[in-house]
Amino acid sequence: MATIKDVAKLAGVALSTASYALNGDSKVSAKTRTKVLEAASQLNYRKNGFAMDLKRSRTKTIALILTDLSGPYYSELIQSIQDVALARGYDLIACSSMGGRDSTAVKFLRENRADGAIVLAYNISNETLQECASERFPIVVMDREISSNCLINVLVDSELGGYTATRYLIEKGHKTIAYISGPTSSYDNQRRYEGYLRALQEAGLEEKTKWRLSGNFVREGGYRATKMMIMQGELPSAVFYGNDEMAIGGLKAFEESQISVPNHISVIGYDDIQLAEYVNPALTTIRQPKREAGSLAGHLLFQMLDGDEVNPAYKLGIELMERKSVIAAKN
Amino acid sequence: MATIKDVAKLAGVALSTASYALNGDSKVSAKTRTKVLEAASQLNYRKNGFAMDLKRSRTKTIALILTDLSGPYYSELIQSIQDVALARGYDLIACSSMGGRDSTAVKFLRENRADGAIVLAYNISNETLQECASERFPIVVMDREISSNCLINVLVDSELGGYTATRYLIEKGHKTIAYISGPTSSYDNQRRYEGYLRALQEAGLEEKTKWRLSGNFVREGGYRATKMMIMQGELPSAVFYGNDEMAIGGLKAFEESQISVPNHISVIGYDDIQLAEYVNPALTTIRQPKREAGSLAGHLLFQMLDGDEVNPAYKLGIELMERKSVIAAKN
DNA sequence: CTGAAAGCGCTAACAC
DNA sequence: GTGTTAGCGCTTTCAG
Repeated sequence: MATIKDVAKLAGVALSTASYALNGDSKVSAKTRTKVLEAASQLNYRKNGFAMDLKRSRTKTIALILTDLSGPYYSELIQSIQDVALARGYDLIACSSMGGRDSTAVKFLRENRADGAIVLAYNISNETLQECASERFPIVVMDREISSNCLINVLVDSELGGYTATRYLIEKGHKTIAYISGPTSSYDNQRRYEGYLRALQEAGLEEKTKWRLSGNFVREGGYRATKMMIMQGELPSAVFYGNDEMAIGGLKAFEESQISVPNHISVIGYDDIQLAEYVNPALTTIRQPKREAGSLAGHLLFQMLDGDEVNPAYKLGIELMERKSVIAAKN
Repeated sequence: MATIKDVAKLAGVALSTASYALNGDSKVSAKTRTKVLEAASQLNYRKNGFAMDLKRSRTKTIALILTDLSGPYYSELIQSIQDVALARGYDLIACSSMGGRDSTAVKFLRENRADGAIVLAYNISNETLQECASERFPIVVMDREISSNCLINVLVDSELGGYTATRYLIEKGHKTIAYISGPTSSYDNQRRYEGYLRALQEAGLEEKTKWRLSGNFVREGGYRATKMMIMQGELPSAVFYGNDEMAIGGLKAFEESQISVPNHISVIGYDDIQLAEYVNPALTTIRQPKREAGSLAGHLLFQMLDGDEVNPAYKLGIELMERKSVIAAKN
């Protein structure tokens, strides 16, 4: 591998001159510059980015840490973060937290490979996060409530979302409402469930444990949970799925059992993913302001990077998307 | 920022001892190790990953370069690449090629920030790719036909796909078939179009330029192109959209104009994205083997990294997904 | 403008 | 086991 030293030698100039020429510094003559550039291309020289970062000791990169690189649901959010980063001349790189202890994510968090991070990965522990956040490495966390020095939260009010969804069902006259849950380790799931409980309680309704099933936030899980509910015999009049994916799985299960949504049973989801308005019936759901959340997270990270004071936590609202999967209960 | 030097000093040991202790080398005594670890945590020491990479001169990382980090359509593909990387103990990091000349992607390509790359980003030029590929940095390209030393292709046979889609329409009796095109700079779009042309020609049908519109591979573009086609007055009996996104936009346009798909006009898409089976009518489309392609790309990259000989190009087949958006032409 | 030289933080011989 | 030391490849003073 050719180094800048080789380039300098071949071009017959000093090391520093080569460096200047390669970086387009104005103080090197055009002639010298060409000579250097030529030497470089002749040697197939490639700059070593790490050496540069090491020297400059800042990376102009922010890391976006996701549970799973392939999760398609955060597209708007990523987009908006990316816009902010780009506008500030920073790179955004995404890494997965799969692989636990020695995942790429943890490497980025622990080893100063970026100037800051935005985290949306429930499998990264609070401790790791708190340990890694510092003035030199601010972190914005979007999937839990936790704060610490240089560690702030941007989240969507999931409790309110859960409450709103359930409340809506209740207002439509539903009295028996199931909750299909995500992983209990998920902060969002937990809060949605709390909101559900609050709405129930407020209306003097009781939660029936047989109507709290777990679907792990995935479509297949929603499908299976729903199947199970159907097999139990008695059906609630409405079901609140912890996210749209599970709701879509549920819709399929109902269809297979010839239970019509919304005529026999009402269904509400959570997230408002793209698919939601296309499924049949179009899914009534709670919309999260993903764009706003992403944008806010990006801006806040840069503010911290600039050394500005920022509030430790931000909470965004939600919106009910009324579509076709819920109708008034027939009492 | 505390360095390993500070840690060593505080622990009262030599630099190297600290390094060994921190890296869990067996030749350091348990007592010394604890001492070092304590010092480290006391100083809130964070290893500098770049310095390490610089020293070790390999990153155990492969870069996945995408046009747009937020594109939701490659989820299966990313997943399968990630599986392969993880199994080999490598990190996978995704970076966007947005931002052109000095995008993160180009930095990764040019600056040895990873051991190899998988590229799926039509806005990265062939030259850049050819220039960057080398024994020390193999590249697998998935969205164009280009080969070079240590640069191989994995692609899906788009020409065949375009042909198959069009041929299917023709067999259903359609004689006037529009093509809604993606960006002309896209290799895939180009090949799909060629396949379309070949099928037409084979059947002795002619392409009408007024029925070749551009939708830029995005939903909104498909919508607009379709609107335009409708305004032109005369409608073809079927339309082949260069991808599903555009087809979905088209479906919306037809619906707004009360043109029923498939009764008035047949529609076929390309990609078989998740949404495809949920839209109304369910979209007939060409399915790409994304999982297989991703997995293959990953394996090939590692083979190159291992110094094995590999073929310069691989082409995968496609599959027609018959759903509800195409019916036989009423002649 | 150019060149010599001092590190950035870390690892890994090598000697003790 | 532990300590000394020589760089990895680059940028950037500082003197010419």
